[in-house]
This record gives sequence, C-alpha cells and structure tokens, in this order.
Amino acid sequence: MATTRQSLASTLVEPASFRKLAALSDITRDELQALSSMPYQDATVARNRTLIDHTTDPLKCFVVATGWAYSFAVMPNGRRQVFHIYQEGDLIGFEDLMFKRNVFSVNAITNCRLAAIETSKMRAFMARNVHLSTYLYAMSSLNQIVLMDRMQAIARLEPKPRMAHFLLELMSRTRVTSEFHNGRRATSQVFNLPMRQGLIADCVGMSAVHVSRTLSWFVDEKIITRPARHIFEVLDEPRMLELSGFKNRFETVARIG
Amino acid sequence: MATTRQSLASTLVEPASFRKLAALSDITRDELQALSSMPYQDATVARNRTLIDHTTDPLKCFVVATGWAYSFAVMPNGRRQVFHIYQEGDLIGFEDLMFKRNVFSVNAITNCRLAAIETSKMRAFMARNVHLSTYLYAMSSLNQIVLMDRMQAIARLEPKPRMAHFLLELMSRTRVTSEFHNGRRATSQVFNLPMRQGLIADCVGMSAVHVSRTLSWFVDEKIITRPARHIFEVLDEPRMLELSGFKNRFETVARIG
DNA sequence: CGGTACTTTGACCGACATCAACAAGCGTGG
DNA sequence: CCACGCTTGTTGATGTCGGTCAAAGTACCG
Repeated sequence: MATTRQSLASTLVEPASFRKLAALSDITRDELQALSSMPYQDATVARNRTLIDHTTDPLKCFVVATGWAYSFAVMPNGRRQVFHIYQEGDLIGFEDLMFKRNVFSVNAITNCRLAAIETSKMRAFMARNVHLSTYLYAMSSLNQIVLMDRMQAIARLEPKPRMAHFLLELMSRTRVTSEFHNGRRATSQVFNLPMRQGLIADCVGMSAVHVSRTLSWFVDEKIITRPARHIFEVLDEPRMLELSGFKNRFETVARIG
Repeated sequence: MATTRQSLASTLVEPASFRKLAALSDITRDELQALSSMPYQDATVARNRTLIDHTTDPLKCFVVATGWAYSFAVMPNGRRQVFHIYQEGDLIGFEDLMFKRNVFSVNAITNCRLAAIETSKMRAFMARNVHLSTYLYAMSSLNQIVLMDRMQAIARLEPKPRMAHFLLELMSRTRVTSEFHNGRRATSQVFNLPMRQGLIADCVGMSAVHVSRTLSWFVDEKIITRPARHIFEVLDEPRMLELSGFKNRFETVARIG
C-alpha cells in the first residue's frame, strides 16, 4: 500500500474514515481498497448546521473524516433526545438505509469533513460487496450495545453516576481511534468534549442546569478538573468506573472476518 | 413449496420463526429455504428460566418459535434494566455473535419454544450465506431504532406518556407478526401482555408501584380497560398516540432485497 | 385450601426541574 | 484591538413528582 493517492477524495475515505472499521474488525487491505472505490463526494458542514433532516428522504449517508456530529429527535412536547454522537471514522445515516425516510436528524457539533455517499449507490455497492454487510452488521451490533448501556444509565442511574457513565462512554470511543492512531492504547486523561451543557443534557436525559451542578460536583470531589472550556482532565478514573459500573464494550469485541 | 416437511425441526425455523424476517424484507423463498437448513436443535425453556447468562460465553443463539423472553442487565446498585422484549419470530443473541462474551442475560417470560443454534455454526452459516448478513443488518437497524425510541421515551417523557409509548411499542410489534398471520392488519384492540408490573417497571425505568398507579390512571381516564390479569383492551388509541408521540417504525421500513 | 407472589393504596420525603438573575466567554464588527 | 452583545454557564430559591417504605388486599398455584 505504498501507492500514491489519486486524489483528495481517495485519502478521505480509506485511511481516515474507515479507521474505526479497521480497528474493530479483521477487514482486509483489499476490502478496505474496495471501500475506497466507493462513489462519494467530499463535503464539509459548518458547526450547528444540519447534515440530515428527518423530514426528508434518505438521499445521502456519510462517513466522518474529521469533526463531531449528533443524531437526535424532538418530541411533540418540544424536548429533545440525542442518540448517536458521531466522531472520526463513524458512519452516519447507515441505519436509515433500510427506511423510506430518515429516522432522525443529524447536526454538526464542530465543523465536519465528510465523505457523502448517495444512498442508492450505497445500496448498490453493498449488493456488489456482500462482505460489507457483515462488517456493517458488526458495527451496528456494537453501536446498539453502546446505546443500550446508555439507556440503562439513563433509566437506572442517578445523575452523578449517569454523568460518569456518559463521560466514560465518550472517552472509550475516542480511544478506539486514537489507539489506532498511535498503534497503542491512548492513556491520556485529558480529552476534548466540544459539547454545550444543553447538548449533554439532551444526551443523558436531564436538565442543563443539573448538568452544570453535577459537573461542579465532580470537580469538588477531585474526580475531574476542567482546565478550559470543553476540556476535561480525568483525575480519578477508578472512582468514575466504580460510580457508574461502566463497561468498555470495545474491549470485548470478537474481531470478525 | 408444497414439499412435505421433514421433521418438527424443519417446521420450527422456516415458516414460524422467520416470519418476522419475511414480513419485513423481500427475502426470497429460496433464501428462506436456505435458512431452514440451518443446523439447530429444538429447545424449550420454562417461564422465568434463563436462556442466556451474560457471565458465560456465547455458545448458542436462538430463534423464537412461540413465547416471550427479555434481555436485561443488572447494575452494581442492584437495579435492573430490560432491553429487548422477544416475541414470536425474533432473533435472540444475534447481537452477541460479534462479541467474546454474552452482552446481556436473557430470561423467558412465558414458556418458550425455540430453535437453538450454536454460535460457531451460525458464524459459519453466515459466511456461506452472505446475503443473510444483509437481512440481519436490516433487522438490526430496525431493532436499534425501536430501542432508540424507547430510550427517548424514558429520557424525555413523563411516566404517563412513557407508559403509553411502551404499550404502543408492544402492540406495534405483536401486530407485525399477526398481520402476517392473517394476511392483513390486525385491528384487535385486545392484547395479551404477560409481564409482571415489576418487569414493566424495569423496561421503562420507573418503580413497580408507580407502574401500578399509572395503569390505574389509564383505566380511570377510560384509555384502557383490563378485563383480566395481563390482558389489556385499548379504548382510546388516538389518545395514547397523542400522549406519547409514538411512531410505528414497522410502517416505514423500505423492504430490502 | 393454604401459602406465596403480585398488586394496590397510603404517607412521607428528597431530588431534580423550573424559574430567574447573574457571570463569564466568545465572536463580531467598528 | 477593544467594545459590545449574544450565547453559554453558574448559582440560588421553590415546588412538585415519583421513589421508598409499609401494610393491606388479591390472584395464582400447588
């Protein structure tokens, strides 16, 4: 794989965006190669802008090259719930492939660079590369389990452990790709969380005010420090694990081939 | 397909248990045939007994022929959360295929008849029948979305609308298979919910006591009646829809082929 | 028919949402 | 580069809803 890259597009999907797929499965070089040949366009979306609107048809799906985004839905009563938090290497809108309509809306948190793929072409591509379904299924299983862990935290943990659980979830996810980056486990306890507290609240099912109070409590208890806005340093990860009972699912995947 | 069935086993998987798969996808007769050839054993599990223990290795997965079961996890603080509620035609333990360990435990609610498949054989079977991954992926997407809807209800709805949402979810699920049964939409407003209130509480993240109060409120409001234990008759489904904002995801699937 | 498990009802209390006011960042434009 | 304004975060006060505990009532099963 010392071949020169043909275009920016080529660099966008293969080495950068399927990093997570590669980190979690025994996908082969050839198959990654095949993925790079996917018909897509380079796209950028500015922060707070909408990638996918749930009222429209599913025309495109995305692979995240850089940046953060989130999927969400708004209830009739105006309250909002966030589901996926997409980071580098994540697939956006692939759940919607099987639906007539987009299921949820997706907004950018930070500025994002993406590979955009038309859903019709993606379906055709999947039909030609049947193995891909297996990887997507594996990724989907994993995502589902991470979501169920969060559901459990929301339903059955009080705000403090719930917040601990959420922070650990995000840390474990960023570590998957950073681990792959360095070729070894990322041990840094400093991590960047570019989310407003209102958005965090919509993730964990509490009020923005209580998010603020809970985070302050974590600081008081010397579990974390907040050196700057959106930057967290974890001082006492064991305490967070004990509080929340968090399980890192990425450590228990059986690499599939 | 007028061939005589070879054995009880053959009748177990093909027409009965993959009913849901057939109802939701354009899976062909030949492919269903292939599914019937899956190497499995007939199994029965008595109510309240354990099918899958999350502390053990994933040795078997199941297809439900008849009966109800649920997957759950227990937190360190002793509280429990229920995730999937498995009914006729559902696949149990297929999320765990990609994991080294079982992710969650599964208990039977009622007596169950199941097709039990060894995970190693299932993986091999999937490798030989790559199309199957596509169907599994589709089913997985759908399940994931149903779970996300419930997550939203738990996080962002108050107990009354939350309960309405949960009841509608279960009704929509039973209707998928009953629709297929009759060849038309089931319109019956009477349905059987063989769950103790403590179990319902563990589904929707509230206390058993409050489940009782909430259900009583539904009766007072003439939204439902309870002609017998575990039997619900829905009098005012529009009211329930309005309360909960429930969306029937089974109506929006793009049948995949 | 008796025992056990489940459900219902009541009383109490604490936690979290809400409202509101204030403080601090951050970006934008002059 | 500074100043202004808007967005985001913090802190305080208050009320209510739902969890917990406890006890009585009811259905189910052997």
